[in-house]
Amino acid sequence: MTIRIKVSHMATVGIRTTKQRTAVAEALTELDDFRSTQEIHEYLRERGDSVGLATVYRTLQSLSAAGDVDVIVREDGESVYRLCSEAHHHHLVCRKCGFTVEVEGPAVERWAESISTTHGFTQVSHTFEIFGLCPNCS
Amino acid sequence: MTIRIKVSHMATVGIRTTKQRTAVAEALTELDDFRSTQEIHEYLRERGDSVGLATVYRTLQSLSAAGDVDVIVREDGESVYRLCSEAHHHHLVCRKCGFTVEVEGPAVERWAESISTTHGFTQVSHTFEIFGLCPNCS
DNA sequence: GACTTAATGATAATGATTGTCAAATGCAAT
DNA sequence: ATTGCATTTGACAATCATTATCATTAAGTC
Repeated sequence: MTIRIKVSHMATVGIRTTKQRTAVAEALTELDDFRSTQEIHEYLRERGDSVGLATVYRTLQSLSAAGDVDVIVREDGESVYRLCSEAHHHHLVCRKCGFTVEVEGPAVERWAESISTTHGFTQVSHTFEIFGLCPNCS
Repeated sequence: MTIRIKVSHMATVGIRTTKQRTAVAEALTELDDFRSTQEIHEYLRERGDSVGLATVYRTLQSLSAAGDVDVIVREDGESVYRLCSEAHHHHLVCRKCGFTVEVEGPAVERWAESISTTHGFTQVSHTFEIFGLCPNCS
């Protein structure tokens, strides 16, 4: 028997719904590809729902902590965010335009899991992303 | 028939051997785990072979471009370097102390390759790293 | 040794991210 | 609705890694 706790809902305790957070969430639904915090901030500004940069940072962080958005650390060290579907998965991301293909690899998950436990590691997380140039940008 | 070109040797054309580059290379052989540029710079300073920070950055970059060192972009966006063995592989890295286990996953490589070509991506590179706490740091 | 050119290093500049804190606001209870 | 209060916001400063600049130094070649 397994007990499951929805962490994203736990995190919601004491968390308020503000127009800024709503705006960030909306931006994420409207933007399809992975975007940086600054891009999302700029997008909101152009859209008329200007939100402070620090707030966008904070909101994206809490959303990712809650598991509601995916984060990828690009090769240059910058973090980019995207709304995620429920399942765990990885990405094929265009270095130039950000176009993203979602990919799944259950075998990779299992492999990462077994490797970690074999070596006695705890609190593990793994990253597996493929970067390249999409057909349009090639 | 396949033609192989050692890129690392091509890159060596017009490249000079300086005491700074030698020092960085030595530091890498002495340090076993993944280290940041700043850590390597500090290590050299304490060791007596002080090398300018900018030079350490440049040297690590060119070494990684030549494929002589491995780079991992940590979850916080900072790049860490380590001398690499010849084969392509991935890592299980301790978030706290940097202890690293080298792992190989030919299946993962092939999978990344096929996914990329299926979607028409070019100039692909992939990252697959596992972060966690090693037995000692747990 | 002289020359040419790449490399170095001190420092400034950049750029993303985080910290600060007074002012604004969501929300629950009245 | 209004009050009370803790959370959130936002403008700005601060931090931190990385990159650019550029005058000076030093490899490697003749």
